[in-house]
Amino acid sequence: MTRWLDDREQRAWRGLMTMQDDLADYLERQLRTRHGLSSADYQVLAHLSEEPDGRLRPFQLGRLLHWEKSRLSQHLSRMEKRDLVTREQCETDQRGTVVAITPKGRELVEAAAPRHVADVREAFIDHLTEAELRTLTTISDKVRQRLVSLDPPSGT
Amino acid sequence: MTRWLDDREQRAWRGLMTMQDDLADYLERQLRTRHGLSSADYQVLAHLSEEPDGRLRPFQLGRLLHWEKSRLSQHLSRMEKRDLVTREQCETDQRGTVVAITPKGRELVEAAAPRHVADVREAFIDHLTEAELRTLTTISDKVRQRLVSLDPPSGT
DNA sequence: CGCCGCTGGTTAACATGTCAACCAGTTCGG
DNA sequence: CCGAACTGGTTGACATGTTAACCAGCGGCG
Repeated sequence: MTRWLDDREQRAWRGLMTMQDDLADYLERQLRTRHGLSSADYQVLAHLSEEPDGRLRPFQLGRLLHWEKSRLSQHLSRMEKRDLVTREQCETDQRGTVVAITPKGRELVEAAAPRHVADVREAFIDHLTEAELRTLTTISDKVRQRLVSLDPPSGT
Repeated sequence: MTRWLDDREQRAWRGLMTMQDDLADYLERQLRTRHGLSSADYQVLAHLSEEPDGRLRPFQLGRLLHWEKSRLSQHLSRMEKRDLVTREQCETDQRGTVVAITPKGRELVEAAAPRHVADVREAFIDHLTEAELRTLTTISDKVRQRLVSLDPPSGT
Protein backbone atom coordinates (compact mmCIF):
# COMPACT_ATOMS: atom_id res chain seq x y z
CA MET A 1 0.00 0.00 0.00
CA THR A 2 2.83 2.36 0.83
CA ARG A 3 4.43 4.01 -2.16
CA TRP A 4 8.10 3.75 -1.27
CA LEU A 5 10.59 6.03 -2.93
CA ASP A 6 11.95 4.68 -6.16
CA ASP A 7 15.56 5.00 -7.11
CA ARG A 8 15.41 8.45 -8.69
CA GLU A 9 13.45 9.74 -5.75
CA GLN A 10 15.81 8.28 -3.18
CA ARG A 11 18.79 9.79 -4.86
CA ALA A 12 17.24 13.23 -5.03
CA TRP A 13 16.00 13.10 -1.46
CA ARG A 14 19.07 11.70 0.21
CA GLY A 15 21.30 13.83 -1.97
CA LEU A 16 19.53 16.95 -0.87
CA MET A 17 19.69 15.99 2.78
CA THR A 18 23.34 15.14 2.84
CA MET A 19 24.26 18.11 0.69
CA GLN A 20 22.58 20.35 3.19
CA ASP A 21 24.33 18.75 6.13
CA ASP A 22 27.71 18.93 4.46
CA LEU A 23 27.21 22.53 3.42
CA ALA A 24 26.12 23.62 6.87
CA ASP A 25 29.06 21.81 8.43
CA TYR A 26 31.49 23.35 6.05
CA LEU A 27 30.29 26.90 6.51
CA GLU A 28 30.11 26.50 10.26
CA ARG A 29 33.65 25.21 10.40
CA GLN A 30 34.96 28.05 8.27
CA LEU A 31 33.28 30.71 10.38
CA ARG A 32 34.42 29.14 13.56
CA THR A 33 38.03 28.53 12.72
CA ARG A 34 38.58 31.81 10.92
CA HIS A 35 36.64 34.18 13.14
CA GLY A 36 35.62 32.30 16.24
CA LEU A 37 31.94 32.71 15.40
CA SER A 38 29.25 30.05 15.20
CA SER A 39 26.73 30.53 12.42
CA ALA A 40 24.22 31.41 15.11
CA ASP A 41 26.49 34.20 16.29
CA TYR A 42 27.01 35.30 12.73
CA GLN A 43 23.33 35.57 11.97
CA VAL A 44 22.62 37.57 15.10
CA LEU A 45 25.43 39.97 14.36
CA ALA A 46 24.50 40.22 10.69
CA HIS A 47 20.97 41.33 11.51
CA LEU A 48 22.12 43.81 14.14
CA SER A 49 24.74 45.29 11.88
CA GLU A 50 22.14 45.96 9.21
CA GLU A 51 20.17 48.22 11.53
CA PRO A 52 21.01 51.92 11.28
CA ASP A 53 21.68 52.13 15.00
CA GLY A 54 22.88 48.56 15.44
CA ARG A 55 20.02 47.81 17.80
CA LEU A 56 17.00 45.52 17.87
CA ARG A 57 14.48 44.35 20.40
CA PRO A 58 14.93 40.64 21.10
CA PHE A 59 11.46 39.82 19.85
CA GLN A 60 12.27 41.41 16.49
CA LEU A 61 15.46 39.41 16.29
CA GLY A 62 13.46 36.35 17.20
CA ARG A 63 11.12 36.88 14.28
CA LEU A 64 13.93 37.45 11.82
CA LEU A 65 15.75 34.31 12.88
CA HIS A 66 12.73 32.13 13.63
CA TRP A 67 14.21 31.32 17.00
CA GLU A 68 12.34 30.50 20.17
CA LYS A 69 12.55 33.25 22.70
CA SER A 70 14.34 31.16 25.30
CA ARG A 71 16.97 30.08 22.84
CA LEU A 72 17.50 33.67 21.87
CA SER A 73 17.69 34.84 25.45
CA GLN A 74 20.31 32.24 26.32
CA HIS A 75 22.31 32.86 23.20
CA LEU A 76 22.34 36.59 23.82
CA SER A 77 23.60 36.01 27.34
CA ARG A 78 26.50 34.02 25.99
CA MET A 79 27.23 36.65 23.36
CA GLU A 80 27.07 39.35 25.98
CA LYS A 81 29.68 37.55 28.04
CA ARG A 82 31.94 37.52 25.02
CA ASP A 83 31.36 41.23 24.49
CA LEU A 84 29.73 40.83 21.09
CA VAL A 85 26.47 42.53 22.10
CA THR A 86 25.11 44.43 25.07
CA ARG A 87 21.66 44.56 26.59
CA GLU A 88 20.10 47.90 27.50
CA GLN A 89 16.92 48.74 29.30
CA CYS A 90 14.19 49.62 26.80
CA GLU A 91 12.99 53.22 27.09
CA THR A 92 9.47 52.76 25.81
CA ASP A 93 8.52 49.40 27.31
CA GLN A 94 9.53 48.74 30.88
CA ARG A 95 9.43 44.98 30.39
CA GLY A 96 11.75 44.96 27.47
CA THR A 97 15.40 45.20 26.57
CA VAL A 98 17.28 46.37 23.53
CA VAL A 99 20.19 44.43 22.09
CA ALA A 100 23.02 46.47 20.65
CA ILE A 101 26.02 45.28 18.71
CA THR A 102 29.35 46.24 20.27
CA PRO A 103 32.34 47.63 18.36
CA LYS A 104 34.03 44.27 18.74
CA GLY A 105 30.93 42.51 17.41
CA ARG A 106 30.77 44.81 14.44
CA GLU A 107 34.41 44.34 13.69
CA LEU A 108 34.00 40.59 13.70
CA VAL A 109 30.98 40.40 11.39
CA GLU A 110 32.46 42.87 9.02
CA ALA A 111 35.59 40.82 8.81
CA ALA A 112 33.64 37.59 8.48
CA ALA A 113 31.02 38.62 5.94
CA PRO A 114 33.12 38.79 2.78
CA ARG A 115 34.76 35.46 3.46
CA HIS A 116 31.46 33.92 4.27
CA VAL A 117 29.92 35.03 1.00
CA ALA A 118 32.99 33.83 -0.83
CA ASP A 119 32.58 30.44 0.81
CA VAL A 120 28.94 30.24 -0.17
CA ARG A 121 29.92 31.00 -3.73
CA GLU A 122 32.79 28.63 -3.84
CA ALA A 123 30.96 25.76 -2.25
CA PHE A 124 27.59 26.30 -3.83
CA ILE A 125 26.34 29.23 -5.85
CA ASP A 126 29.10 29.40 -8.40
CA HIS A 127 28.54 25.80 -9.45
CA LEU A 128 24.95 26.37 -10.48
CA THR A 129 23.71 27.48 -13.86
CA GLU A 130 21.08 30.17 -14.29
CA ALA A 131 18.51 27.47 -14.92
CA GLU A 132 19.51 25.52 -11.85
CA LEU A 133 19.23 28.60 -9.68
CA ARG A 134 15.76 29.22 -11.00
CA THR A 135 14.69 25.63 -10.49
CA LEU A 136 15.95 25.70 -6.95
CA THR A 137 14.02 28.84 -6.17
CA THR A 138 10.89 27.38 -7.69
CA ILE A 139 11.23 24.21 -5.67
CA SER A 140 11.87 25.89 -2.36
CA ASP A 141 8.96 28.25 -2.88
CA LYS A 142 6.60 25.39 -3.63
CA VAL A 143 7.77 23.28 -0.77
CA ARG A 144 7.76 26.01 1.82
CA GLN A 145 4.28 26.99 0.83
CA ARG A 146 3.19 23.40 1.13
CA LEU A 147 4.76 23.15 4.55
CA VAL A 148 2.92 26.11 5.98
CA SER A 149 -0.35 24.63 4.77
CA LEU A 150 0.43 21.21 6.25
CA ASP A 151 1.63 22.78 9.39
CA PRO A 152 -0.67 24.76 11.60
CA PRO A 153 1.68 27.71 12.26
CA SER A 154 -0.45 28.40 15.33
CA GLY A 155 -0.92 32.03 14.41
CA THR A 156 -3.96 34.10 13.58
CA MET B 1 36.05 43.59 -4.14
CA THR B 2 33.61 41.13 -2.64
CA ARG B 3 31.05 39.76 -5.05
CA TRP B 4 27.93 39.86 -2.92
CA LEU B 5 24.99 37.70 -3.84
CA ASP B 6 22.61 39.33 -6.25
CA ASP B 7 18.89 39.03 -5.93
CA ARG B 8 18.43 35.76 -7.80
CA GLU B 9 21.27 34.21 -5.87
CA GLN B 10 19.97 35.37 -2.50
CA ARG B 11 16.57 33.97 -3.20
CA ALA B 12 17.91 30.60 -4.25
CA TRP B 13 20.32 30.39 -1.32
CA ARG B 14 18.05 31.56 1.45
CA GLY B 15 15.17 29.62 -0.03
CA LEU B 16 17.15 26.44 0.05
CA MET B 17 18.31 27.01 3.62
CA THR B 18 14.91 27.79 5.03
CA MET B 19 13.23 25.04 3.04
CA GLN B 20 15.66 22.59 4.54
CA ASP B 21 15.08 23.85 8.07
CA ASP B 22 11.34 23.78 7.68
CA LEU B 23 11.36 20.32 6.15
CA ALA B 24 13.55 18.90 8.87
CA ASP B 25 11.41 20.49 11.54
CA TYR B 26 8.26 19.16 10.02
CA LEU B 27 9.47 15.61 9.66
CA GLU B 28 10.98 15.63 13.12
CA ARG B 29 7.74 16.83 14.64
CA GLN B 30 5.67 14.21 12.84
CA LEU B 31 7.93 11.38 13.90
CA ARG B 32 8.06 12.59 17.45
CA THR B 33 4.39 13.23 18.01
CA ARG B 34 3.13 10.15 16.18
CA HIS B 35 5.68 7.59 17.31
CA GLY B 36 7.78 9.16 20.03
CA LEU B 37 10.92 8.89 17.91
CA SER B 38 13.44 11.58 17.03
CA SER B 39 14.79 11.43 13.52
CA ALA B 40 18.07 10.31 15.02
CA ASP B 41 16.28 7.37 16.65
CA TYR B 42 14.50 6.66 13.40
CA GLN B 43 17.67 6.52 11.36
CA VAL B 44 19.39 4.20 13.80
CA LEU B 45 16.43 1.86 13.86
CA ALA B 46 15.99 2.02 10.10
CA HIS B 47 19.54 0.87 9.49
CA LEU B 48 19.33 -1.89 12.07
CA SER B 49 16.03 -3.16 10.75
CA GLU B 50 17.50 -3.50 7.28
CA GLU B 51 20.11 -5.97 8.48
CA PRO B 52 19.12 -9.62 8.16
CA ASP B 53 19.81 -10.24 11.83
CA GLY B 54 18.94 -6.75 13.06
CA ARG B 55 22.48 -6.23 14.30
CA LEU B 56 25.39 -3.94 13.52
CA ARG B 57 28.68 -3.02 15.08
CA PRO B 58 28.62 0.57 16.31
CA PHE B 59 31.43 1.57 13.97
CA GLN B 60 29.42 0.34 11.00
CA LEU B 61 26.43 2.35 12.13
CA GLY B 62 28.71 5.30 12.60
CA ARG B 63 29.86 5.09 9.00
CA LEU B 64 26.34 4.77 7.67
CA LEU B 65 25.11 7.75 9.63
CA HIS B 66 28.25 9.88 9.48
CA TRP B 67 28.10 10.29 13.24
CA GLU B 68 31.01 10.77 15.59
CA LYS B 69 31.65 7.76 17.71
CA SER B 70 30.95 9.52 20.97
CA ARG B 71 27.64 10.85 19.76
CA LEU B 72 26.68 7.38 18.67
CA SER B 73 27.76 5.84 21.92
CA GLN B 74 25.70 8.28 23.94
CA HIS B 75 22.70 7.99 21.70
CA LEU B 76 22.79 4.22 21.89
CA SER B 77 22.88 4.40 25.68
CA ARG B 78 19.73 6.50 25.66
CA MET B 79 18.04 4.17 23.20
CA GLU B 80 19.06 1.20 25.28
CA LYS B 81 17.40 2.72 28.33
CA ARG B 82 14.22 3.07 26.33
CA ASP B 83 14.45 -0.56 25.25
CA LEU B 84 14.79 0.22 21.55
CA VAL B 85 18.13 -1.53 21.15
CA THR B 86 20.41 -3.73 23.22
CA ARG B 87 24.18 -3.99 23.37
CA GLU B 88 25.83 -7.38 23.31
CA GLN B 89 29.43 -8.39 23.76
CA CYS B 90 31.04 -8.97 20.38
CA GLU B 91 32.15 -12.58 19.87
CA THR B 92 34.99 -11.97 17.47
CA ASP B 93 36.49 -8.79 18.88
CA GLN B 94 36.85 -8.50 22.61
CA ARG B 95 36.91 -4.72 22.49
CA GLY B 96 33.71 -4.38 20.62
CA THR B 97 29.98 -4.56 21.06
CA VAL B 98 27.11 -5.40 18.78
CA VAL B 99 23.95 -3.36 18.71
CA ALA B 100 20.72 -5.24 18.15
CA ILE B 101 17.26 -3.89 17.54
CA THR B 102 14.68 -5.05 20.10
CA PRO B 103 11.18 -6.25 19.24
CA LYS B 104 9.84 -2.98 20.54
CA GLY B 105 12.29 -1.06 18.40
CA ARG B 106 11.33 -3.02 15.35
CA GLU B 107 7.68 -2.51 15.99
CA LEU B 108 8.17 1.24 16.23
CA VAL B 109 10.18 1.69 13.04
CA GLU B 110 7.90 -0.54 11.10
CA ALA B 111 4.95 1.50 12.23
CA ALA B 112 6.74 4.75 11.57
CA ALA B 113 8.28 4.02 8.18
CA PRO B 114 5.20 4.15 5.95
CA ARG B 115 3.98 7.37 7.52
CA HIS B 116 7.41 8.86 7.26
CA VAL B 117 7.68 8.11 3.56
CA ALA B 118 4.19 9.46 3.06
CA ASP B 119 5.24 12.67 4.79
CA VAL B 120 8.31 13.01 2.63
CA ARG B 121 6.13 12.59 -0.43
CA GLU B 122 3.46 14.94 0.70
CA ALA B 123 5.80 17.65 1.85
CA PHE B 124 8.40 17.32 -0.85
CA ILE B 125 8.81 14.64 -3.48
CA ASP B 126 5.33 14.68 -4.90
CA HIS B 127 5.56 18.36 -5.72
CA LEU B 128 8.55 17.95 -7.98
CA THR B 129 8.52 17.19 -11.67
CA GLU B 130 10.79 14.62 -13.25
CA ALA B 131 13.03 17.41 -14.46
CA GLU B 132 13.21 19.03 -11.05
CA LEU B 133 14.16 15.74 -9.45
CA ARG B 134 16.94 15.32 -11.94
CA THR B 135 18.18 18.86 -11.47
CA LEU B 136 18.24 18.42 -7.73
CA THR B 137 20.26 15.24 -8.00
CA THR B 138 22.68 16.91 -10.36
CA ILE B 139 23.13 19.86 -8.03
CA SER B 140 23.66 17.85 -4.92
CA ASP B 141 26.16 15.60 -6.65
CA LYS B 142 28.15 18.56 -7.88
CA VAL B 143 28.09 20.37 -4.57
CA ARG B 144 28.97 17.38 -2.46
CA GLN B 145 31.86 16.58 -4.70
CA ARG B 146 33.04 20.16 -4.44
CA LEU B 147 32.78 20.02 -0.67
CA VAL B 148 34.95 16.97 -0.31
CA SER B 149 37.60 18.62 -2.42
CA LEU B 150 37.46 21.85 -0.40
CA ASP B 151 37.43 19.92 2.75
CA PRO B 152 40.33 17.72 3.68
CA PRO B 153 38.30 14.68 4.83
CA SER B 154 41.41 13.64 6.72
CA GLY B 155 41.67 10.33 4.88
CA THR B 156 44.24 9.14 2.35
C1' DC C 1 57.69 -13.17 22.52
C1' DG C 2 57.03 -8.24 23.58
C1' DC C 3 56.51 -3.57 22.60
C1' DC C 4 54.01 -0.03 20.18
C1' DG C 5 50.81 2.10 17.45
C1' DC C 6 46.06 1.66 15.83
C1' DT C 7 41.17 0.80 16.47
C1' DG C 8 36.55 0.35 18.92
C1' DG C 9 34.26 2.20 22.40
C1' DT C 10 33.12 4.83 26.66
C1' DT C 11 33.27 8.82 29.61
C1' DA C 12 33.49 13.63 31.49
C1' DA C 13 33.04 18.37 30.69
C1' DC C 14 31.15 21.57 28.27
C1' DA C 15 28.27 24.16 24.38
C1' DT C 16 23.92 24.50 22.64
C1' DG C 17 18.76 23.79 22.05
C1' DT C 18 13.94 22.73 23.93
C1' DC C 19 10.17 22.90 27.14
C1' DA C 20 7.67 24.58 30.86
C1' DA C 21 7.21 27.61 34.49
C1' DC C 22 7.62 32.02 35.98
C1' DC C 23 7.78 37.28 36.58
C1' DA C 24 6.64 41.79 35.51
C1' DG C 25 4.68 45.22 32.69
C1' DT C 26 0.97 46.26 29.19
C1' DT C 27 -3.62 46.39 27.51
C1' DC C 28 -8.28 46.13 27.31
C1' DG C 29 -13.16 45.27 28.77
C1' DG C 30 -16.37 46.55 32.14
C1' DC D 1 -9.94 52.39 38.01
C1' DC D 2 -9.39 47.19 38.30
C1' DG D 3 -8.66 42.61 37.22
C1' DA D 4 -7.86 39.22 33.47
C1' DA D 5 -5.50 38.01 29.57
C1' DC D 6 -1.58 38.84 26.83
C1' DT D 7 3.31 40.01 25.82
C1' DG D 8 8.48 40.35 26.45
C1' DG D 9 11.85 38.21 28.59
C1' DT D 10 14.48 35.17 31.90
C1' DT D 11 15.36 30.94 34.26
C1' DG D 12 15.90 25.91 35.46
C1' DA D 13 15.74 21.28 34.18
C1' DC D 14 16.67 18.44 30.86
C1' DA D 15 17.90 16.41 25.87
C1' DT D 16 21.30 16.36 22.61
C1' DG D 17 25.93 17.21 20.27
C1' DT D 18 31.20 18.12 20.46
C1' DT D 19 35.82 17.69 22.12
C1' DA D 20 39.37 15.55 24.41
C1' DA D 21 41.02 12.16 27.27
C1' DC D 22 41.10 7.60 28.36
C1' DC D 23 40.99 2.30 28.38
C1' DA D 24 41.46 -2.02 26.54
C1' DG D 25 42.11 -5.26 22.93
C1' DC D 26 44.16 -6.12 18.29
C1' DG D 27 48.02 -6.72 15.25
C1' DG D 28 52.41 -5.92 13.10
C1' DC D 29 57.28 -5.88 13.45
C1' DG D 30 61.86 -6.41 15.56
